[in-house]
Amino acid sequence: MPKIVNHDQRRLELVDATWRIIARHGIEGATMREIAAEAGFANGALKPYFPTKDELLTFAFGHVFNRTNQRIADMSAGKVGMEALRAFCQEVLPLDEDRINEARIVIPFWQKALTDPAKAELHESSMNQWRAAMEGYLRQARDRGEVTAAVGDEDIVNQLMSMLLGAQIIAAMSPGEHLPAQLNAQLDAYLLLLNPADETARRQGQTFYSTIVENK
Amino acid sequence: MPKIVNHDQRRLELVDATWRIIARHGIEGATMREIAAEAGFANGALKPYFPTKDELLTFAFGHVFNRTNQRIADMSAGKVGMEALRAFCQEVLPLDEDRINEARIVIPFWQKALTDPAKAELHESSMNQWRAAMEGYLRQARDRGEVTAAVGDEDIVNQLMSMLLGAQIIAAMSPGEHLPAQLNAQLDAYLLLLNPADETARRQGQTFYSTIVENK
DNA sequence: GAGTATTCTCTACAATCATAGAATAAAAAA
DNA sequence: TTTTTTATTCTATGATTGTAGAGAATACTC
Repeated sequence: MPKIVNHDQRRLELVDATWRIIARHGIEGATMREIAAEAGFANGALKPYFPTKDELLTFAFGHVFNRTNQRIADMSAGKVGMEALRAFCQEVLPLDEDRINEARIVIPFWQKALTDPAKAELHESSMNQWRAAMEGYLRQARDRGEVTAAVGDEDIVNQLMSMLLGAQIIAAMSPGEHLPAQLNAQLDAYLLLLNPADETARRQGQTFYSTIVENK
Repeated sequence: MPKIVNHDQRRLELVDATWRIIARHGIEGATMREIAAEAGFANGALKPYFPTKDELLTFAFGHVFNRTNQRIADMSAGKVGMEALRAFCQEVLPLDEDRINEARIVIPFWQKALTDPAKAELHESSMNQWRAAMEGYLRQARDRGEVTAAVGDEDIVNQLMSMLLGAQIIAAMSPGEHLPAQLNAQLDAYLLLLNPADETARRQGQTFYSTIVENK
């Protein structure tokens, strides 16, 4: 018997190479030849693992989504309420180089999904997953009195969704200008808005933060 | 002398055709042939007006941006403070079919800008324009006591920017599911968060809205 | 109505791409 | 070593693209 290759693992290697190429040269630079070269192979070597380019891309996008979702689930597991909500958002925000690269992948993905129902559905299902998670944490935060804002939970979840997606664009378009610290401050500021009582207390000078804000 | 064509006007016609093609078939379907056909011409007719495809696309994107910015400026002109801020955001949000189509254009634009410095700069300058406008209105709103939240203006502007961009994605990806009414509610809810005193008053049953929110 | 400057059509070309498949290489078993 | 099976390379093909430019069509002037 000859050289044996673990097909599943090889597929992941190819997906990884695809990921790197898109992050580096954009989706337009992600040709089969480039991807093969990045993975260390010649032109036609991809076919046994992905018969068409579309299958490769779909699989690659799906894998990035799964990985992200898994990482998010891990990070917010064991936490509840506001703490879990914050951890969730921090894991989605492009706060380090890896996640800025993910933002550089998801934008081409969105563009493809605009005219590709299969990819649109992948996005839809992932976003619904996020929505459900955030809604759950938000309800916990309400029960614990960590959120008192007189605004519907649905609106809050939608605001968070929009902000998380918008942050991908902002970070991908001008990295270095909108730094992790700024995105984090933005998130903290928003979560602060969800507890007006707490916030009012701060404004009355009862806490450390208020002095920072007021003196700004 | 022969048939005389207004070149500037013709360019705008071609840009409009480009706009329609991208909205309908995505950026991948926007070939020179398709665009020419959409405008009612044959393959080579575009060259006298746009020597290369890149020039056409750059001009088209720039024009959509200018038009949007002009529309925004018109809509918020004559208004101040919170009212101006709300008008501004409502004009950016994809609340009707035209603006949902604009969202279907801006996503391919972002994707292109990821690897095209000229387009990235166009985006940067437009976003800075938006930022400055919102910051001005926000300051007015502070002065008028319409915004009392103990959160830095910069964070608020960033939150709004993220939300406005994120809403483009959400609306473009699943139109019909996230309706104008929902986006409007989302915006109103956010602006409400910026005035905790006002909000607290509502929560104490002093206004009509509170009963809606509380009974939800 | 002839002439002419402009506009547009049409065909052609070179480049690039995904894909196909024959040929080759590699490695384990006999 | 030889055989056999799998993996990979390499070349080819057809389709699509942006771009170029010759020629036809057009509409205005004289």
